[in-house]
Amino acid sequence: MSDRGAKDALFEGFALVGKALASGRRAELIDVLAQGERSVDELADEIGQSVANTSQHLQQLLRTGLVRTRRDGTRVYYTLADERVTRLWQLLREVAAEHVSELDELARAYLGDRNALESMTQAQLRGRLRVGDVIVIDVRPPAEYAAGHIRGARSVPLSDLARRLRDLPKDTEVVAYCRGPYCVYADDAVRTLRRRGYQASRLEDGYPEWAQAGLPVETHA
Amino acid sequence: MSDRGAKDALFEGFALVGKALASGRRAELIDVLAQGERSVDELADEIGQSVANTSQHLQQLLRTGLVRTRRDGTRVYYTLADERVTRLWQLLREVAAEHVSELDELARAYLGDRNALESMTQAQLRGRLRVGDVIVIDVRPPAEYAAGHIRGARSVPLSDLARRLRDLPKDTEVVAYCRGPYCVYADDAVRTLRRRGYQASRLEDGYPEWAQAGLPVETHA
DNA sequence: ACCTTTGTCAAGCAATCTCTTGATTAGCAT
DNA sequence: ATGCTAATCAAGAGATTGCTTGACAAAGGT
Repeated sequence: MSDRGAKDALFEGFALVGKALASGRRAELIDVLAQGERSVDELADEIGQSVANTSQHLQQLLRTGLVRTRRDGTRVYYTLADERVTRLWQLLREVAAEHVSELDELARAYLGDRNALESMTQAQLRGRLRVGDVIVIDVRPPAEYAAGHIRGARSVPLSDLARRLRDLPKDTEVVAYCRGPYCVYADDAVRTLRRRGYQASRLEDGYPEWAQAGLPVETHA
Repeated sequence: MSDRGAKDALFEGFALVGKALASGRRAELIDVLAQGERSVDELADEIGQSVANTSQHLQQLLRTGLVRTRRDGTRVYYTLADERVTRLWQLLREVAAEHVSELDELARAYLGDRNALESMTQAQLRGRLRVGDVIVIDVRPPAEYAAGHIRGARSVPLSDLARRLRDLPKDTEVVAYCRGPYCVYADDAVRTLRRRGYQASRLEDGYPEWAQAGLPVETHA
C-alpha cells in the first residue's frame, strides 16, 4: 500500500482541477474565456455576478493555473492558459451532455426548442465554404470576433443585426455562429433572419470548436 | 441577457461533472476504475477508506453518470460509464501536470525519483514489439490483467514477482507496465528486477493510455 | 496632489461537502 | 427462519465553499 498520505495528496492535487470546474459560475467564466481574453468587469457582467465575487472565482482559476492574466493600465485581462484547457472544458461538456441525466432538460429550458431551427455541422459548413455559396456571420460581440473568427466570416454582432439586415443578401444562405453549442446568439440571429425572409441557418458548434478542430481561422481582420 | 436563471442552472449542470472530479478520493476511484470493473469493498481497500464512505463517493459518481453498476449476488461492481470518461480523466491529469504548480512536487513525493529508472514510451515499445526482442509484463493485480491488457503481455502481479523471477530471462529486456503514469507498481518491479540483474524498464504510460491510443490489446487470455 | 476607475483583500454568514458511526436492506447459504 | 456478507442509508460534527459587504491598492487622468 506504499505511502497512503503521499498518494492521497497527489490525487488531491489532480482534484484541484476538478474543484476549479466544480462551480457553475466558474464554468461560465471558462466558457466566455474560451472566446478570448476579457477584463474582470466584462466577465462579471457576462456571468451576472458582482465584480468582487467574479474576481474571487478568477483568482481560484489562477491558483489552479487554468487562466493567465495580463495587466493593461487599470484593467486586468484574463485568458485560458492554453488550448488544452479549452479541450478539457469541451470534453467535460460532452461528458455532461452524455451522462448527466438532467442536462437535456436544463439545455432545453435555456435554449428553447431547436428542432425547428435549421442547422449545419462543421463538416457541412466546410463543404459549403469550399463551394462558396454561403455567407458566414459571426454574431458574437466585436471583441470576440477580433480575438479570432472563422476565416471569411463577417462580424455582425447580434445587437447590430436588425440595423444591418440590408447588408445581407436574401438569395444566399446565411450561416450564423457564436460561442458554442450552448450559446443562444446564433439561434436568435437565425430566428430573426428567417422571420424577415432570409435563408438562415446556424452552425452547431461555435468558434472555439472550429479552431480546436484545426479548421481555418483568422484574427484581427 | 436572456434567461439568467436558466443559464445558471445549465452551467450548474456542467459543473456537476466538475464536482464529481473535485475530490481526491473520487479521483482515485476513477483511476482504479479506468483499469476495469471493481466491487465496492475492493475499491474501499484500494483507496484506503471505509466501505460506507467509498459507497457514498461511488453513489455520487453514479448520480453524475460517470460510472455504471452491475450486481452479481451480494456484490455490486462499478465501471466507468464509457471511454470518454477515461479520456476526461486523462486530460484532467495532463492539465493538472501542466498547470498546477504543486503537482511536480506531489508526484515526486509519491513516486520518488524516476530519473534513474529506465523507461520507454508507447511508440518505443510498439517498435520493440514489432521487432520482438522484449518481454512485456503486466504487474497489476490479476483482475485488472483479466479485464484487459497489452497484447502479448504476461501477467506477473507485483506481489508474485519475487516468486516468479525464474520465469523471466536475463538476456532479454523486460518491460513492465501498470495503471498509468502515476502508478508505482512498474517502478517497483523495475527496481526489483534491476537489483537482481535483469534488463528491465518501465512503460511510461499504463494500460488505459495504451488502449485509449488504439494500440493492440486483448482480454481474458 | 487629488479623484476616478478597476480590481483585490478580508471578514462573516449560510450552505455544502466529507468522513464517521450505527442502523438497515439485498442476496445467498444452511 | 436464521445467519452471513456486501452494500446502502441516515444523522451529525467539522471543514470548506460561495456570496455579500466594506475597506484597500494600483494605475491613470486632471
